[in-house]
Amino acid sequence: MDEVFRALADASRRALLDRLHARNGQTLGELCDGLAMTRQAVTKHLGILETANLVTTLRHGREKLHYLNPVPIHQIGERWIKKFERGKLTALSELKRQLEKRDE
Amino acid sequence: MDEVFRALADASRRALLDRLHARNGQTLGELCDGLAMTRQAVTKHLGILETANLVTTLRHGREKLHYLNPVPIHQIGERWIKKFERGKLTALSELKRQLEKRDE
DNA sequence: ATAATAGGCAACCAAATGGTTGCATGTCAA
DNA sequence: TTGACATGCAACCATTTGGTTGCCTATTAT
Repeated sequence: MDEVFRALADASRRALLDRLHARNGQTLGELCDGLAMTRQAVTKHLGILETANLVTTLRHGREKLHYLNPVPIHQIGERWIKKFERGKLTALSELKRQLEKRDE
Repeated sequence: MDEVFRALADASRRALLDRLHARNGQTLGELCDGLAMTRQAVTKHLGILETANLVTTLRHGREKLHYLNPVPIHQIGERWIKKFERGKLTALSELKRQLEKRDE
């Protein structure tokens, strides 16, 4: 879980996930196109996404195909974000009331 | 949005959010209790959470009260995670089919 | 066979990160 | 008013991070 959060912390990596979301199964070369980064930098980012299990790869001849794995993202939503949903409505409006309570 | 992802990347900071979720409105001192970290380290983490708008603070005399703001977390769920929900089911099972398609 | 293509590996670098220590300031209580 | 308590500020440090360059390997096409 920590590795997923870590992997998502970088905007370039989130952009790579976006690209794969738009078109799944792209090669390294395709994923590099138009990015202001060397191929090796992209390789590293994809490696981080891979160890976080957000991307799965498959060698196909000399090409490496990259596939988005949405499961960890979904899990963050289920196991983590939903925890904080409750109390969302009461949050900031309730804040002042709690403060005033403290003054008594 | 980037600042939120960045802030959530660190486990200590997520733990601080958990603590505030369990009991809102804690002071810096309270949030330090039991952590294997100096007060100053915690201060920095809270600062990062604050600039990401995940925590709101209020001075109350010599104390600084910390309140969880769940809104950015909710937004990540809405604006980001939901994008990747679609295609979740077709993901890995679909993967091989796409591959075989490529071979033709 | 050989050249072009797709990707891998490793060393290196600057900047950001997570943490520390030491000292200063503001506020409350005796 | 003086000491204790809660927090702030700044310098410093080691490690991680995001990126580079240079070279090597494997596969495909001519």
